[in-house]
Amino acid sequence: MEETRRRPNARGQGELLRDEIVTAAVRMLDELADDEALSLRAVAREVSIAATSVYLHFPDRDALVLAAMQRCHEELVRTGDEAADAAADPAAALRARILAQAAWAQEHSGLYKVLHESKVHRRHGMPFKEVMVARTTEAVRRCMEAGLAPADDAATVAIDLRTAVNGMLAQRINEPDLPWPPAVEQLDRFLAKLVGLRL
Amino acid sequence: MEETRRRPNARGQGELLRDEIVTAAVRMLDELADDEALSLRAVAREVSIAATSVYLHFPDRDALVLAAMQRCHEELVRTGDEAADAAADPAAALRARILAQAAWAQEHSGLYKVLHESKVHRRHGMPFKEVMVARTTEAVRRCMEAGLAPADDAATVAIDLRTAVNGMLAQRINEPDLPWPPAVEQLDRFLAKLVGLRL
DNA sequence: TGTACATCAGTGAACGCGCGTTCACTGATGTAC
DNA sequence: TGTACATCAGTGAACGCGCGTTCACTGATGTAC
Repeated sequence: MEETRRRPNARGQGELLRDEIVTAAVRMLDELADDEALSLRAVAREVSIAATSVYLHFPDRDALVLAAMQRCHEELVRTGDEAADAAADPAAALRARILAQAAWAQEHSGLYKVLHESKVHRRHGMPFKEVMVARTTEAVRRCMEAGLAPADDAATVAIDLRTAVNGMLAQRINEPDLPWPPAVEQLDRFLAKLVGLRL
Repeated sequence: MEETRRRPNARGQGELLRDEIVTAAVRMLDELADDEALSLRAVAREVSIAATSVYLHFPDRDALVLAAMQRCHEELVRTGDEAADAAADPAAALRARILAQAAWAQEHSGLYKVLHESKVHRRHGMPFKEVMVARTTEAVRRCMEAGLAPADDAATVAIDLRTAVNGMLAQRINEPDLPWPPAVEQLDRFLAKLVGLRL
């Protein structure tokens, strides 16, 4: 442990540290898989700054956690969007979106857990999460409009689909030792049975 | 706060305290909705004993948490069994079992969360949980055998159903402020679409 | 060109807290002789 | 019947730890005159 004093960022570049802090928090949350377990002091150690320096950018621990979650969420949405954009038709786009999100969740299981299960929700809302719901609903609606899925209430179908998909991801993350069936096949069954996609 | 010394249980009745401790732990876990947040000292305070007295019955904090989870799980299974036993046919039994478990989860949301999402899993297995899986699979199989659901692999169908149901309960518990559709209707859609029950 | 000063980025010591666990102990009750 | 002793149920003080947050501070860099 080198106890050297950090060389301050150049004037006007103070925000660089904010980014480093959020990046470290995201990495640690992925490992911890629990927002309550993330300590401000541990993040500061990771970035090699004094614990008090975190307060230069965040009013308290919760604000730091929220900033980390928000960054994750944006990445998760972007991952889904990119996959959907590359697909040929609405059904392929919906499937690609779901598969991409599932892959992200399995890759960053700790973050997925924090994003969906953490109790920061109880203290502050996480309004940015509604984007995900809207995207899925829109994707389902497009399938119906293109005649690729039986006409139905898109919002309800989307909720059922998201519910099942979340359940699947959560179970696999929370009880990784159980003998789960192949993920893609299970997702395809949900798409077929819940949305009515012909795969 | 009366600081009176507890009158010891009669000789041979030391196990009574164990029961009190587990009961308090269960109650507190339901409120906390997080096993990591349960402190041995807080449980001791709740029971009005010295923190050290917990060690008369449990080797460490984790053992206490596990004992609490086990008791919950038994209650959850029993709730499902009783509901299923009162039903007229296998389809009604499966539906009654699912509805009863969902009701229990909504009534004891903190415990449900701990049971499914806690990280005690990571440290110790919770073998007693396999009972739930077996019960659901058996219930699905009976529906198929009675011709009340299309013949299929009962284990796979049961996993899909449990996945969706868990997802539904988890979402509602974790994000109670979102506008969820009526629970029973959503469960019935899962039973109809995933199992093939005619309701 | 020199210098006083404001500003910015970051530090270090200290606070009070609750935690899990350990240790040696207490005090009532039953039992062997 | 009396008494020494073992056993059982539970206690209290102490340990070292990491935590979030507060406070007054440092030291380099740019800027006004």
